[in-house]
Amino acid sequence: MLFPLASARIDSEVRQINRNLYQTFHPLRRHTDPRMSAPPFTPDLEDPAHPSKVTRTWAVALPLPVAAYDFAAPHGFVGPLPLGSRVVVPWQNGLLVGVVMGEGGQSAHNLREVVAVLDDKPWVGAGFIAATLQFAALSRVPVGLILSDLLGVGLGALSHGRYLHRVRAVAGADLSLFGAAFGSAVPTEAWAAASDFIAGPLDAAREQGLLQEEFVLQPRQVTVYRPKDAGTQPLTPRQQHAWQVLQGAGQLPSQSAWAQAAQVSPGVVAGVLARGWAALHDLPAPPPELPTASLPPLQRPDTLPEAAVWRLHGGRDHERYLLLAQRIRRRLEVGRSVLVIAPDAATLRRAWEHLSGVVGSGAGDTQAALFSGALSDVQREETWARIQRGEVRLVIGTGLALTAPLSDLALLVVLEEGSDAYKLLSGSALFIPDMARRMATALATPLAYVGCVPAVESLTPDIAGLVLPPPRIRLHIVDYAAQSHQPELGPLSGVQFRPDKQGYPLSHDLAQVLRQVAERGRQALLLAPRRGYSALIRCPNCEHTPHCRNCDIPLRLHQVTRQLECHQCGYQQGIPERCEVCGEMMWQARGPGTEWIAAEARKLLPATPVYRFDKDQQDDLSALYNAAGSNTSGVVVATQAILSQPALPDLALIGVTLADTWLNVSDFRASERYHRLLRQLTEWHPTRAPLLLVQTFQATHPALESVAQGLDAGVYVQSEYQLRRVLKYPPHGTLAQVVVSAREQARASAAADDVAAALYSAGATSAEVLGPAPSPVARLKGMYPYHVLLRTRDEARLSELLRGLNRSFKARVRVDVVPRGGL
DNA sequence: AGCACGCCGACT
DNA sequence: GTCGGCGTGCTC
Repeated sequence: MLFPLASARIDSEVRQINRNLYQTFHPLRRHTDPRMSAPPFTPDLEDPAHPSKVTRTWAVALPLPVAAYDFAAPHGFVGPLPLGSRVVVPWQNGLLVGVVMGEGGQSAHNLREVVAVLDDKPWVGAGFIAATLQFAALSRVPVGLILSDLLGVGLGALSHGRYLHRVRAVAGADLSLFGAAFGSAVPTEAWAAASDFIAGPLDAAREQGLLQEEFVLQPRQVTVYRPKDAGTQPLTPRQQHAWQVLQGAGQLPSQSAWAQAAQVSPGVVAGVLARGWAALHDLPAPPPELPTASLPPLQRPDTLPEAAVWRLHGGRDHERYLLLAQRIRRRLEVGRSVLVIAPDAATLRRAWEHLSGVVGSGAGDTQAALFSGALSDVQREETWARIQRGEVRLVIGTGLALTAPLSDLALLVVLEEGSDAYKLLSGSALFIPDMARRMATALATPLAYVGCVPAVESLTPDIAGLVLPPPRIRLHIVDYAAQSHQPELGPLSGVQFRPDKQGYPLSHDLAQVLRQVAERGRQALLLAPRRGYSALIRCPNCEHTPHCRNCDIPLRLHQVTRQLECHQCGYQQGIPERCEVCGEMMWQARGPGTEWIAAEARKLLPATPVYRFDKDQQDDLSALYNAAGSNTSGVVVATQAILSQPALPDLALIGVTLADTWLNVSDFRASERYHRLLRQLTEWHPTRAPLLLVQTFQATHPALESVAQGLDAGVYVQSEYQLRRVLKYPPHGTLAQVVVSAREQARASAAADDVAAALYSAGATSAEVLGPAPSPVARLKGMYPYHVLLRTRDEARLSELLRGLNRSFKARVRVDVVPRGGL
């Protein structure tokens, strides 16, 4: 869909002015010639039918790390502001696709005109636009960066031939004046493909208003080979056979497929074509296959809270989804839309299984759509088009789905709202639930948090809450701190390692249970803290662990190189001869990765297959998955990555080899994260309650105790909520991390002081500004980062203080207003 | 992000 | 004398 600019009519007098201007200023020098900084021609014309249209300006976000830029509405554009629609705009001698984010400002800037409007309905939801503008204003993250991080489809509309872009000269305009610049191909008054012309002069003509352009969406096509009844030359016997195969199939997608079907060489097929007995045909491509919805969930009464923001946690996931499905159904039944956001592929898959059938039973015209980056481009585009046309009213997806142009949104569901997977690692450093919250507020749409464990931030009194009773739990704790020494050598011969207190990584209890699991033909999961072989070393005498000299993190042991290495900055050193604190001459190895634990498990159970599953090595687990009920034993040694896989069917044991890894992190969310992990382990298997065996030096940690005592998932989180009140951590305050970095340390340090001073002069108190301090990673990619932490009572106050940073510093200043990790 | 301009080392 | 390193700045 497009709005042709055919109404652009420029009378001969104006064209004459332009001709004069062309002769004065060479069009190709436009961007570099300072004389061209003044507008060469401003079409100050009134279209008699639609007065004042040319003065309208639109703010357009582009998929670049820049703010939204203002553009003039297309010449002769009729109608209201196309908020959320994609537009084609001129950008640096070329064209870009952007999204209309709102009215433009009062800029006196020499605005270019929007070239074309691609959509007659929004491509991006209004709530997302509002949330983006709000977040960008607070965080100073460029709007375009947010857009390119979250809009997963449609901004590449100018590539891949999706649109036919045609141009022609405005009636009466003679573009041959550009002759030299255009070369031999000069646009005339006849439509022609834009690709026929050189981009630079084309943009100059565009800027002068002498070009009409249109973008026509091309139907997707596939080419197939079809037989012809007669050719130009007779066929050989083999060719005859190939032709008959094609005749029988009707059509085939490629020569190779055809050759394969006929069991002849490709040359035979080519011969049939050469003799004119078959030809290529372009056909409209069938719509891509999209994920099919599951069966409708059971119908139950809707017992969930009716509130602006509510939460549902605990229990097992099918219980939560069953309750949630009732609410979603009620909203869809009255013709409204629902958006469900998941943090990762595993949660998304479960949500789709349990919720996508909600619309299957009732009105046939409404369908659920799954949306994530895992879809192909074609699938994503098809899904988006369906949402845009209103054929889809339930969208279940990752954070990318926040941009979906659902109209009349009645409910926004954020699944597992505390998941770290929601924190984007890309430039915008967004936290998806934060955007969802802003969207829901902007649209006045109810917001729901649903998951295994509530985030501490979800426990504020204004959020109506429901926590289901926990599933049955069988828990056994191995308390390393209380155990006596156990003579067992670590695997690192050559360096002196004192054996760990109780057998490590497999304690006696764990070893015993593992043997039982193997004997009974069941399956076990051993959770390792890290992948590979990476271990920490620790002085058995004083507990000292060598740390990186640049960073505030422990060095990791590398088996192959026999070196200690910093996993943040790459610093390496040999294993020290003695403890630098107490002089002890032996080390213990702790916190090994999957590699070591797998080796130990094989030693223990030589007859049982041991698999590894982590980012480095993902063994094929299908033997275990296909083995339900067949006594196929196996041990999987894995990192947390395993939780994104379906549970092992005959799972009898989950061993957490060293729980402390999740606690020894300098992050105020560490224990919340640890608690969440324990709860996720207890509900990994959808129906069974495998024994959860936790090895730890902190056997009385309250998170672990709350699980052991069978308390529901909300209890421990509630205690964290109270603890955070003291330190004014979220949700009792708002945090923001300002990262100041520069190439030279002195400059970074000075700029960080400067930033802190700017915050103080913006009114900050010493209780609100923490730092500046060198980042835990002393040097990162040749830059020295410094951190200034802001802790304010609320977001309005944060915004007020951050305004003090609206000037330039002699270093890069980045603000993360939803910091996660590393605090 | 690109892509330009701009100011200091090794080459036809 | 030029080619070229990537540092800083702009894009409506």
